Amino acid sequence: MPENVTAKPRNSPKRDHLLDTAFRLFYQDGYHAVGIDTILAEAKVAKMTLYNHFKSKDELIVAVLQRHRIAFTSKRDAILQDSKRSPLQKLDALFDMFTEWFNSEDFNGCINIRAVAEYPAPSSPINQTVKAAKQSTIDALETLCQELGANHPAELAKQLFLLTEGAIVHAHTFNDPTAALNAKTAALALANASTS
Amino acid sequence: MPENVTAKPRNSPKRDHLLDTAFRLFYQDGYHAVGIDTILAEAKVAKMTLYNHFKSKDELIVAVLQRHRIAFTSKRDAILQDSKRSPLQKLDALFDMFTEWFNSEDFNGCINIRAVAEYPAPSSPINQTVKAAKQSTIDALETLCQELGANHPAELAKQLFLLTEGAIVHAHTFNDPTAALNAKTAALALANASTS
DNA sequence: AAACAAATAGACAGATCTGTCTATTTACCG
DNA sequence: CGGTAAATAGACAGATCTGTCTATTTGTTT
Repeated sequence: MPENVTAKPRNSPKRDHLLDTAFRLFYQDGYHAVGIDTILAEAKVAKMTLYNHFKSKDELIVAVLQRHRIAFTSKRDAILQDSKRSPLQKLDALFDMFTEWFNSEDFNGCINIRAVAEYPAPSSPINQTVKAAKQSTIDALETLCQELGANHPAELAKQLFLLTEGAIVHAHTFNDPTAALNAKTAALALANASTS
Repeated sequence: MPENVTAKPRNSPKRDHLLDTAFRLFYQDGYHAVGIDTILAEAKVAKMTLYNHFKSKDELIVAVLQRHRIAFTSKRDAILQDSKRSPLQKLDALFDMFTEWFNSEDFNGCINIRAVAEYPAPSSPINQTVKAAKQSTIDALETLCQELGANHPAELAKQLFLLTEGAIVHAHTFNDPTAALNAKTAALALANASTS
């Protein structure tokens, strides 16, 4: 018996290219604002190719978010799991990463936050994908707060998360990259108060 | 010469009802996701009535946001301009207001943040309306921080704003009203550290 | 070369979108 | 009552949306 006869390849150049293009357009203009046809025209790919790889637009969006999560987690963990850095240095470097991001030319807020804004129904697979990604960041922050020796690591982690989420939203709204610096200052103060 | 022959009434029951209905639907499902026809059907109003009061859907959205800003500002200032409260009590009450909001049945995030998510272009009137509303909150926070006697009121105000924005986004993403409490704890710690 | 899978162009359906227009009815007001 | 403005229903245009289908071409592998 032949294996995987009907299975669609999880890795394929066309699929990757579609995800790249879809990410760029969704991130630039939003999910509802960008139609399938626009993505296909920009990627120079036939419609049936897209629908062979993804069952629907919603599934494409989920795949875009999952792909972005992998890339972001990788950058984040390169900082948080760097044994050459002290916990405090990790915290510092983390917010520097945000500064760099906010200053990047195509920064346009958080693709996950914006996905929740457009798909607020908790039952939506898109919404659920976002929640999983965000929870992963909260968990990583809690680990860091434990390394910091915080009195209440989970509570401090959540506070730090509120600061990062707020910084992203503020930087996006006002095109103000310095929000990362403000958040860092606040984060260090909270961390300091929490390890006394 | 008769006055205001062609001018449209700024206050009218139909207009108000349209704004109420539009707000509810936009807030529930998002701006692109809700069509004009849906609003009209829900409000039981004819299409030409809407287009007599608003030139376009975008203008309707702007009017919805402006209307919401008035209501929110009113609630906010009832706390911040209450002479019976100390500055610290005002800060406390402010975050309690968020707790109450997050716990309300139809809480679905911030209509302004979600507007930026869907209309990220800075040139968009919708985007500009959001920025004006958010700036108003930052200014109000700065006044409060001055009352608190903060060493750097503007900086503390921005940090508090990051906390509130983050709390709103977090509460929305995870349907977790306790984000307001976490934000309050952090805010009090920052305010305390900033007034030493 | 033969066989098979992947990708293509393009038509198509059916729904939905914003915005316009007309003709009629309602409601208020002097 | 008469006049005027507001609101109505509903058709309509023109564009756009997601998703399906077919017939053809491309590309790779044996």
